Amino acid sequence: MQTIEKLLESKDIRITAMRLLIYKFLAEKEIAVTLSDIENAFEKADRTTLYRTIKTFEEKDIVHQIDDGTGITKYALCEKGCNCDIETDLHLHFHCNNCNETVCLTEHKIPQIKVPNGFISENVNLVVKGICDKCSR
Amino acid sequence: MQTIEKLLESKDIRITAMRLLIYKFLAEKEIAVTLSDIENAFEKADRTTLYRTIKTFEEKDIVHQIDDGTGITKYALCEKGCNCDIETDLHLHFHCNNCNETVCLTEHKIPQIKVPNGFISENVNLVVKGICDKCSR
DNA sequence: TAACAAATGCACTTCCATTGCACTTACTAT
DNA sequence: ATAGTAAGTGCAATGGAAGTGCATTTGTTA
Ligand SMILES: [Mn+2]
Ligand SMILES: [Mn+2]
Ligand SMILES: [Zn+2]
Ligand SMILES: [Zn+2]
Repeated sequence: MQTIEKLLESKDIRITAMRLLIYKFLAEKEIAVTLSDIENAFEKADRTTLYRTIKTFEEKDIVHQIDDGTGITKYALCEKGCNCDIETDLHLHFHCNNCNETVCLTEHKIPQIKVPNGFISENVNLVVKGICDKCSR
Repeated sequence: MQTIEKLLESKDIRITAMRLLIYKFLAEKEIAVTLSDIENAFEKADRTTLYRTIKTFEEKDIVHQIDDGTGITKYALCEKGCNCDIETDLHLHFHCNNCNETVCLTEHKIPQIKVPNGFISENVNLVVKGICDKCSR
């Protein structure tokens, strides 16, 4: 059995053609994708199916959602050993103002953020905007 | 002449009744507000006017926009000496998961964030989510 | 193979953001 | 003060993304 199948099975997700394709699509991309991106890649499939597939992946911690400030939610595969289930997104995200792409900087963890007395920090969203490596050279 | 009038004038914004009212409304609030919040406060005014007023304020760096992850953009007055025009929002924002309110933590500047080689950081959006001081006691 | 549960597709809805255009108000120059 | 012009306001409509109800299809299990 393929590794993707194994992964889905281990998360109690039924293996369907659509899910395998979407998973592969996400795995090939190094950048975070929008629902529209997936839609464009699978024109034969219905938007709802893609939407619900992503939602299923999200619930099962296969992908995590990224709010990069563009107003359109993006998604990216979780890394091995990612614990999105416990705390949301310890790594930071980079959004390129030039090519409009967003990437996970999984190596770059979010530093401890101090909040005033009385405030309790539960999780943190950190998005750096600027020029990505592809656009800067 | 009142201070608000002076401020608007200094920013080359025409003084209108609506703008003064909206400015005062924002000044009274300690929390970031949505367009709907303003709408509810000024039921006689048209939504478009409120929308464009806020946009004008934003362009002239009187308010700054806040994306707290709720999907609804919020706005708050810029502090004196705020340089939103140069870089966006050096301070962090706190969103309460309990009361759903978002506040500017203007005293809490965003720490320097390291990005990988080739990436150029232009600005940073940092939102901390958790329980606010009002809700935690 | 029958029975059941989950996945998919279609249509529709909601919510917020944004725009075009007509009308009104405020400023400026005579 | 008045006319002319530019900016502000209100109404109506649009668009995009997210989400839902329900019928149909597909997959799993007995
Ligand atoms: Mn990520
Ligand atoms: Mn702020
Ligand atoms: Zn780029
Ligand atoms: Zn609170």
